[in-house]
Amino acid sequence: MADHNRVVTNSMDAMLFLTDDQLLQGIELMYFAYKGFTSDPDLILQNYSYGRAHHRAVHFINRRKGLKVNDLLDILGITKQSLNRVLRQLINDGLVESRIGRQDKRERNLYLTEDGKALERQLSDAQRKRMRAAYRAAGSDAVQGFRLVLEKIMDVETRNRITQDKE
Amino acid sequence: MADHNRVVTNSMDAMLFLTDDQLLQGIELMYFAYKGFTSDPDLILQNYSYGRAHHRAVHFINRRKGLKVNDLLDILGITKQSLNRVLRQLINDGLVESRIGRQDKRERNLYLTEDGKALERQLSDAQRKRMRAAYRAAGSDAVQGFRLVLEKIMDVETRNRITQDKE
DNA sequence: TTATAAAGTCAATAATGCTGACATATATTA
DNA sequence: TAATATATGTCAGCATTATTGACTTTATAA
Repeated sequence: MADHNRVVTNSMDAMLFLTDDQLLQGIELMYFAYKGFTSDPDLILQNYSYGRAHHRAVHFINRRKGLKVNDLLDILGITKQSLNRVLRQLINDGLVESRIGRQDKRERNLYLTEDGKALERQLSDAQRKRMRAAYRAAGSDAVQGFRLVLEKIMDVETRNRITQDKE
Repeated sequence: MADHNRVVTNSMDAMLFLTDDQLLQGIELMYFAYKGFTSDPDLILQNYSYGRAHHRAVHFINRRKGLKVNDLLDILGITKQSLNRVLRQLINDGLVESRIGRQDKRERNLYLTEDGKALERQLSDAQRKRMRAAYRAAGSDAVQGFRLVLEKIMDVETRNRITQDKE
């Protein structure tokens, strides 16, 4: 790639003349894609009388094993009263285990039980299957663009929290 | 770009070896991006004691002027009882006008009033601003990929309905 | 004329969010 | 040690948005 190509590309990017209509199309795409994105887990959750809130809790407890209740609250951005209802169900149903913190005994570290892991796998298998199919159909360049735009759409604070965790 | 590079790229695409972890990262990106995506309109809607359901109705009535109630139900994928409550409020508040169909008088064609258009503009300005910033930051190639992947994530029926409408 | 279709409505229920008020256990600080 | 702050959990009440089921009104189609 020669330098003059870069210049042209960059100025195109800088301009990125987007009509309101094109932006609205992108907005609708987000709406419809998110709807599809959640539809497979939603069906599975019905069999357990659970909702999306349970899915989120299970997902993040799996992803960040042993995380504290407060960490989960920060991630989800909801009140502890909202989370508690969901978390209590998951604990009572034996899907989540809440262990007293080792250094600070006020804290609770959350883990999935075997049953919890099984549900998580069932949910994420369905969601991954859709994502994998979409990625394959779109190609790896598209996937890179997809991820980049999504990162830019997020709140900056969210992005910082997420990317910082990767380190 | 030489030809042998293309071949390598394409075979990479065909394989697209994605670990479960990479897919889960994409899933989280969708979750956090959608959260940011809805956050600006949500704030505005609070001032009107409206929710996301009102936003969606206003959005699609604006985008497909004169659409029938049944069309809107199909797009939103909710029951008429759910839509009716929201629609009734919007009509009573003078944001939406419901005109009797010209050929078929059972049908109602929906339009935004001036007040409705004003709210729509306020909401979509906020949302477009975020999208525009994200697009600019990511660049036009990324935007193309973003749109392509989102299309593939949608349900096929949804995608067909949306793309068919573009013709 | 009868059946179907589009729209609207009422009632009951559920999931998920909110605020406010409090309780308990533990840690930290004065 | 005593007072304060923190982490978690809980109760009660409320709002939004979704559901199902039953029913009505109006208009079109068979």
